[in-house]
Amino acid sequence: MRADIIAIPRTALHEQAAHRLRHMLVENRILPGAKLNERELSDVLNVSRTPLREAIKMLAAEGLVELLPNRGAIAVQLTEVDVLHTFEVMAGLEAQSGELAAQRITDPELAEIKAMHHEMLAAYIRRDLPSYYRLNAAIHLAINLAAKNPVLTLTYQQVNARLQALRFRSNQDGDKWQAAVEEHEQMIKALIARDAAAMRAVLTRHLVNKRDVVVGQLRAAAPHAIANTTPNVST
Amino acid sequence: MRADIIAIPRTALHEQAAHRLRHMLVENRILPGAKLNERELSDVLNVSRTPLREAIKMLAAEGLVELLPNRGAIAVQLTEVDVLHTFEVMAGLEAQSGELAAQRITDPELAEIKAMHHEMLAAYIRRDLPSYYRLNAAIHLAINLAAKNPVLTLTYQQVNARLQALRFRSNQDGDKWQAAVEEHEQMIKALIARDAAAMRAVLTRHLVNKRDVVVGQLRAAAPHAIANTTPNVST
DNA sequence: TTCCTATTTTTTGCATACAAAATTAATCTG
DNA sequence: CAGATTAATTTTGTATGCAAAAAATAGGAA
Repeated sequence: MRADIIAIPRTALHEQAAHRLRHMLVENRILPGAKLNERELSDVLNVSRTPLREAIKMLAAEGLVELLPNRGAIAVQLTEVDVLHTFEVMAGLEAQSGELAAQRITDPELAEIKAMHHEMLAAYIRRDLPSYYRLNAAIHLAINLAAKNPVLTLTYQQVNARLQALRFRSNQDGDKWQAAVEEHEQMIKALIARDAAAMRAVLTRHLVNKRDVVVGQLRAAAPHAIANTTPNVST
Repeated sequence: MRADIIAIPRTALHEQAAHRLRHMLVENRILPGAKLNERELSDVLNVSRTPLREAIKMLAAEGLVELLPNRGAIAVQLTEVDVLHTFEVMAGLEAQSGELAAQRITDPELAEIKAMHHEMLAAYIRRDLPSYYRLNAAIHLAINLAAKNPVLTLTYQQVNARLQALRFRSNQDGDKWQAAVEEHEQMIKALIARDAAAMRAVLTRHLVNKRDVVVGQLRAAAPHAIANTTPNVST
């Protein structure tokens, strides 16, 4: 007999499918607007259509896919207006995270954020964009976690997930990038000072700039595709 | 031949099921912690288990039910700590709604909110709690809508839905109730003045008080049942 | 050709069937 | 009788089958 602590209850197929699908969407392995063919996906994920459909319904509730009646699901394709609205909400959530983090962060948590900040600076100097993005996201998540509110974390992650898909890996504008790094410096200072108001202020500013960068890149990528929210009405 | 504008494409069964289930949960027709028996529910809702399960998965993603591996789903039962965390997030969302509403509200929108406010005052004077609750919720939603951000509205509604189930219909404390009404008065004034900072301030205060009322009633209802987040471990 | 219509094919949505797990009932043992 | 063990029952999780809707294709008229 061996340790019968927990018998590795292999996760349910719908959970697996949801997890992998989420990853595919966030990592752009499924492009925005692309149709989610059930037979095809159930083939790729090695599950039958039943748990796959359950997974798709979950992702729809999370806002990662859109359900079209009798026509299945497509990966969400945010319009510029959608992106602006989403960033506005993210700004509010980040500002609150920062505010609460300033009040609740522990010294070890702060130390870890400082360490990640320096790693991020290194990536910035090397113009190592993937590392920069990764560390940047990790720092923002760490601040959110320091707020010690699981509901805030969940809400943050759900809203953020919708933006992940349009994170461009392309080269960022020099000035804007430098501004972002400077804002991060200010965040660290505000955290050290436990200055909640300063955290709210800098994160609000930071998100506005982030929004401008993303919208700018969106416009550069698809200059004339502005409004495609209107559902197509057949005769 | 008749008008073939749109042939009333009767909503899909999983949509219907989700809608009705959501209603049952929010209106406490299914009590917190209660098990969702699939066969039973599919009988009540007149759908087979397949669309019902899809609906349950959606509600799980919305945070209204909790999925227990191999044991189905239960209606979420928020602990006191959960409630505190949820109210903290709601406070942030309401504050942002108010802030944006002050900047974006139109005169007709404001007029409608004033009208509802007076209706609410009437309900308050009559101690008509159901009407008061209904109008109160309508006013908060109207403020949110005046912010003109669909993502904020969706996020707000999803987080709020989890709190709906524990809205007590019982008599509210007199002083706290009066304070809430006074805060509503201040909200109206701030909206008229288009004072975003004042809106943020009053809504933040308002949500703290609302939280205290709800937590107070929670404690009165279940004085000793504080922590029930720990899953029951059988021998 | 281009546009429209009819037919085929594919795909979605739902119900059912079956296996595995959990729950309940029954039986046995001390 | 209590407690544990085993058997029966229920319930969940998944796969499959079938009908309806949508998409694709083919055919025909202008």
